[in-house]
Amino acid sequence: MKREENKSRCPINFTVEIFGDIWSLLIIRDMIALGKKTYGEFLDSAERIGPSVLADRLAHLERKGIIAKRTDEADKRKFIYSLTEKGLDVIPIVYESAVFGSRHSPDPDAPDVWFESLKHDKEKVLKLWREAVVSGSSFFNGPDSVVRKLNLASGD
Amino acid sequence: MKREENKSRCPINFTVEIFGDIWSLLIIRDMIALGKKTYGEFLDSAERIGPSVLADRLAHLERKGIIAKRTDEADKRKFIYSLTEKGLDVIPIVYESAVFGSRHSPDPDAPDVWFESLKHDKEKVLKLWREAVVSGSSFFNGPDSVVRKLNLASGD
DNA sequence: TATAACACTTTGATTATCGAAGTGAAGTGT
DNA sequence: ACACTTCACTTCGATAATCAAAGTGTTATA
Repeated sequence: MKREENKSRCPINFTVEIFGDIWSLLIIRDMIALGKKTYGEFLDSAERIGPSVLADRLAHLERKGIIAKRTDEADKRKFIYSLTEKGLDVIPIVYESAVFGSRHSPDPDAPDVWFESLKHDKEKVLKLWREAVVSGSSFFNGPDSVVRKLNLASGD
Repeated sequence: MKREENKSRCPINFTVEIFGDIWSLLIIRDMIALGKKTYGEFLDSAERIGPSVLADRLAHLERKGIIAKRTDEADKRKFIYSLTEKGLDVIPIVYESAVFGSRHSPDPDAPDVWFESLKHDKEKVLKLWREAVVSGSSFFNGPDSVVRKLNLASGD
């Protein structure tokens, strides 16, 4: 696991000590953009996270109060991971990271509707995104997806 | 140095592959919040980055086009690091990281004026912040600091 | 009741991080 | 002009994180 030592009490350092690694933000992305909830779903991420690192990061995010873990009552082998209130406040960081990547990546790959959403008001999109996640949807998927609320396209 | 392999073309992954470590964002923070410009100034950060890691991260950020390096003509031993246009676009990510840390750190330590600035309109603060950095100032310091423009306090 | 699915652990090799000490070029004081 | 300091790094060796592959135990499914 990573060193997490409270090197300073700077607010930015506080955030970096939680999310300053390759994987933590990508897991949150899969939750809030795609609606992923289980270990197996996170495992087949686009970036191919390994099982030990995934287990480590999920435990890390849980200990930091970003996500919560509960057993899936319909299938006791599974656990459902969800964002806490604190975790919901990570959405703006992910959003701005996506904006930066969309602007500066030489060949960004994302659904068209994501780029469409960039034309809408930022605060409005962020509000819809949070509401989507709170109600069990995500940016792209689910009945309350951002994509649906912006009337951009399908969203399953 | 870190592995940088283009694991996917996701815009968020693009950003994470640049800033997904403990130190890169803290260096940018020191530039845009405090106006630091040289290796020696970065070395005495609050979080005590080591010399080899600092050298590695500066080279990394330069290669990624986030910062530019030029020799200090007034003192040829020194180099001046500054943000590129691309680097300026990192400001919103740092801002949102600071917002998250300010809200969720149990005991955040920052100048009062930072917390004051949170009461102002986000887009306005971001605009002032970028202008401050472009003109050689930073959030807290310099004649064009955000602190000055918001009439919050001194700012040297 | 056998088999498969799921959520991890374990392992051992590779790679990154760390602090301490060292290097060479450029500036400063006398 | 010569010693001394400052500056921006490098080098080094120890510690810690990362990785892919294989294994474990529990719960579902045929």
